Amino acid sequence: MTTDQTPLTPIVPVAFGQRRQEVVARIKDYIVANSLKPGDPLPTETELCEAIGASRSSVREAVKTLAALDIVEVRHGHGTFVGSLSLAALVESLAFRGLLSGEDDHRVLGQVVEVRQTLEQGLSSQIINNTTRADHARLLDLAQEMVERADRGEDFLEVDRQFHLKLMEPLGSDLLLQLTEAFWQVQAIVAPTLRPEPPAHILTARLHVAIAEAIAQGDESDLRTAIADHYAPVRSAIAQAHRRG
Amino acid sequence: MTTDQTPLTPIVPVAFGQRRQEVVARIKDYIVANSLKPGDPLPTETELCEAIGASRSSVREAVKTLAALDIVEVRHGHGTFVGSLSLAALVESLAFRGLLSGEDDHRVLGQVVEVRQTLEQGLSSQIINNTTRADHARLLDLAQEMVERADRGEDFLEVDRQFHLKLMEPLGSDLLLQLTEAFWQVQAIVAPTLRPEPPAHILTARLHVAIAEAIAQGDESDLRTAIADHYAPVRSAIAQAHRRG
DNA sequence: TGGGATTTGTACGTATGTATA
DNA sequence: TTATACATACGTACAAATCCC
Repeated sequence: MTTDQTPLTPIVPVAFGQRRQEVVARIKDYIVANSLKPGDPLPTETELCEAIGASRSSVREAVKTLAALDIVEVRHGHGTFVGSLSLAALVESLAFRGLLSGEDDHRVLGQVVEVRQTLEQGLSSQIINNTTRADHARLLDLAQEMVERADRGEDFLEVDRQFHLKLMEPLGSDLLLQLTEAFWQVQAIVAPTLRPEPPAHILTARLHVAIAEAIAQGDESDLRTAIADHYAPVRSAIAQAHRRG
Repeated sequence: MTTDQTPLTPIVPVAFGQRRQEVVARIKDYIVANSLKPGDPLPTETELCEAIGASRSSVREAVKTLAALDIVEVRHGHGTFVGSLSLAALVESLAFRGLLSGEDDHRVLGQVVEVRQTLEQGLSSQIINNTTRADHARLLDLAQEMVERADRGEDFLEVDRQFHLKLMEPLGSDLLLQLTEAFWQVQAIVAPTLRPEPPAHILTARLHVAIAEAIAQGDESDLRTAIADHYAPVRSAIAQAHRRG
């Protein structure tokens, strides 16, 4: 027998001006009811129209809404699939706010930095208790690569990203990993409006080494301090920009 | 003279299969370039079509994408406006994930609780240092109202929400407030799948009083403990459900 | 290699519900 | 109440991408 499948629910009688929202709900229900996982195929647009009882325009607009939340993913000429359920929407949302606040006002950026620091400091003891020697070595490697690249005048964005993800990885929380990724991306998008000078880059790179060493030595107090120091350059750049503006 | 206004950029020559994304970018650019604020009106759909040079379908789908991120807000029969830039998308995204993970697996819920606790504990000292006597009184009032309602067998969801928002309010960070609101909502949506017993509710309510008292007395250590205790009932309910599943 | 079938992307026309003056 | 402006919804036609035989 084929796998039992919960069908899509037709709309039938719904007030005007709510078709799209209803279609959104139907598609979400369909995914939940059938316990679909990221990558699983959804019915084609035509099938969705027939099953739900809405026009293709309504279905397409609903699908676009879900796509913005990464609940579904649409591939041109191929089909519609369950999305990867990332926090891409959070990145979009916060990054736009950061850019909208403008050149002079870096409030959003400052608040993002504050949250990042709070999370990393707050999880210090758990990071120390859940990292292995291999983790320590990897973190030190990444930190040293950042220093080398900074000294050569190269950027080390991607290495920095990997470092902060690696920091959270041992905690085994998808949510923490994705929040880290999201906030990191927001900062990466918005921070360039600060136009920080290279010396700050070099200092920031070196301060990652202190973080890695504190973890390796299992010193929680040192780790919290190192994390705070590491965010200091960005903080001061924000404060400086605020004085200029 | 009227206010100078940066116009919408036409698309002109763009690869097929990217119209909608281009329109999304144009609208975002338009908002940023004109420094529009939440509630400010955007051009009508017709005007957007003409100015950008895309069909109504493309424009509508693009607007729906932006609406999902709360970057724009559409009012039927009235017009399109800049959205309130909330984290509604984060709530949608996480809540869906929580519901999708199913009755048996409350991983997402557990991770949300972990993040909430980490943030509140990590901000303990700042909460203590930034609250006034009026804040202390208000927090105690809310906590006591929760106890009363719990004793009467009523739910105290809304009071709980206000309590946790009030906790973050003195820190003056929009982002922290909205993250608090978002995570709270996710928990409020997903937690009912746990079907916790009333005794846990009463205990949870009482533990809010301990939080409020610790803040009033300025004891950071007590506050961190009280926060951890306050999340203990949910944690154990999650663990219990995990054993059952 | 190619070509046809499937599926999504774009465009346009029309009718209708909704909000405001 | 009427008039106007606006978003909502449906249907059709065709373009473009992907897949498979």
